[in-house]
Amino acid sequence: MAAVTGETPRTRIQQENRERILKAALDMFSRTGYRGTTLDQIAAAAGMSKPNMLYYFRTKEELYRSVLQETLEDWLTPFAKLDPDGDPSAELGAYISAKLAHARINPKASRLFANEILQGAPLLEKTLKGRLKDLVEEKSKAIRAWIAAGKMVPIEPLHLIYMIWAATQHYADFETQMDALEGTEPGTREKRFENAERTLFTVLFNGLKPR
Amino acid sequence: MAAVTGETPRTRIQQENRERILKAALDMFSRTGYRGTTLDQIAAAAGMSKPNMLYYFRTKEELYRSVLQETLEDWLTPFAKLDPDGDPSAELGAYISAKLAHARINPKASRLFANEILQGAPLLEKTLKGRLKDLVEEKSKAIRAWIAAGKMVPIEPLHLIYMIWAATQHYADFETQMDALEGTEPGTREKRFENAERTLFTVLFNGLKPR
DNA sequence: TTTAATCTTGATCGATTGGTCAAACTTGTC
DNA sequence: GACAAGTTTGACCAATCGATCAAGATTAAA
Repeated sequence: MAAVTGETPRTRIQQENRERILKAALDMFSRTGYRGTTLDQIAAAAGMSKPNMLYYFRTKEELYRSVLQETLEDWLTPFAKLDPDGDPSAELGAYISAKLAHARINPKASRLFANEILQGAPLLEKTLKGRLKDLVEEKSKAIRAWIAAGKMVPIEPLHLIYMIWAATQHYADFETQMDALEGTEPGTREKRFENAERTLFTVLFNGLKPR
Repeated sequence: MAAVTGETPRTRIQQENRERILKAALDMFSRTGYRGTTLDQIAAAAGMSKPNMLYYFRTKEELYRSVLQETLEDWLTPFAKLDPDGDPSAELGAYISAKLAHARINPKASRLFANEILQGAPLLEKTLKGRLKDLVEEKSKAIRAWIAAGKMVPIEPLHLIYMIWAATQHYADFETQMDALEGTEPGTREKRFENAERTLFTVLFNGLKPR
């Protein structure tokens, strides 16, 4: 099994099949979570047999961890890019846009993350209390500096961050509800994200701007 | 079985045990969803045997539907109360407060709802496209009237509604993440909700108020 | 073309899961 | 207290689930 997990380069088939499996796993785990998803379901979605899939990922948990690790990196990257030396409108605007783009392009990653949190985040505790906490403290400090410079109304930075996370992720996580309310005709989702960005920019920028 | 499902009044034991089971089911289903939760887990949490529990709720699905029905009523009630003839600040303020109170008092109900939506809302489709959609259209009309009367900046009503749902429910649904970031010392959660309300009021009211 | 390495999968396994059932126990009513 | 109604549960069941294994098929390298 060294070729599968060690330093040896992966074969063509391994690369292809791992990608297929990871994608299928994301599709499935994002809907019904770890316990509620079966290996047979993922294998079927990946277009292979269950033992074949287990040739590449030895256990269900190993597969889940791999998928979750990828989605976590996607989640953390835009947040890390928030520049404390920049202008609040520009920085927050860029972050909101990046989060909405993520919600649009990869809603299942967002839903996987939400699912893991709902389940008590057993596999994320270390990251939440480590990297994420550090990032949150760093960005909170930046927000405080913006407030002190009179560029923003006085508010709790942590809760502004929560507000942005909530407002943007909601478009991925509650997509089913939104589809039910708005219908699923062609163009509806695109229009939804245009309206989302416009609304969030209007309310948040107007709301944060001193009077 | 007539005594359990018909018009006959429920016995003392039936009332007590049903409540116990429903509470245990909410605790469990809100974390791992329908498929990921086992009847044994719920029965253990309710302090009884699985067959005993199945004496009161014939199947897993019947139990799940009962819990979900209760949580849905809790979800819809505050929204229905939004008065179109009232003042935007007062009405939205009351709604936000009610939603935050719900997130604080009954986070598991919120999480059950989120879980059901993540799973594609198989049991909620009728309500989402019916009652909720009707309510959303009614409240959107009210918001449009507020905008026309110059009481609010021009924005898409639907997306303001999403924003409020997202910002408030997040405190229940992502509680695990917040606990990880903020710690769980006594008083932390109470303080969190005070800050939540203050921040949401500041940003949303300031944001919606014309300049 | 040969051979070694890699990949695929039907059959199988032990454990788990949603249920069923009948006997024993408990509660309610007269 | 007697008896009917209601409640509880150990034992059991078929199906499902995460996994294992060995044999056959395919791919890669020489």
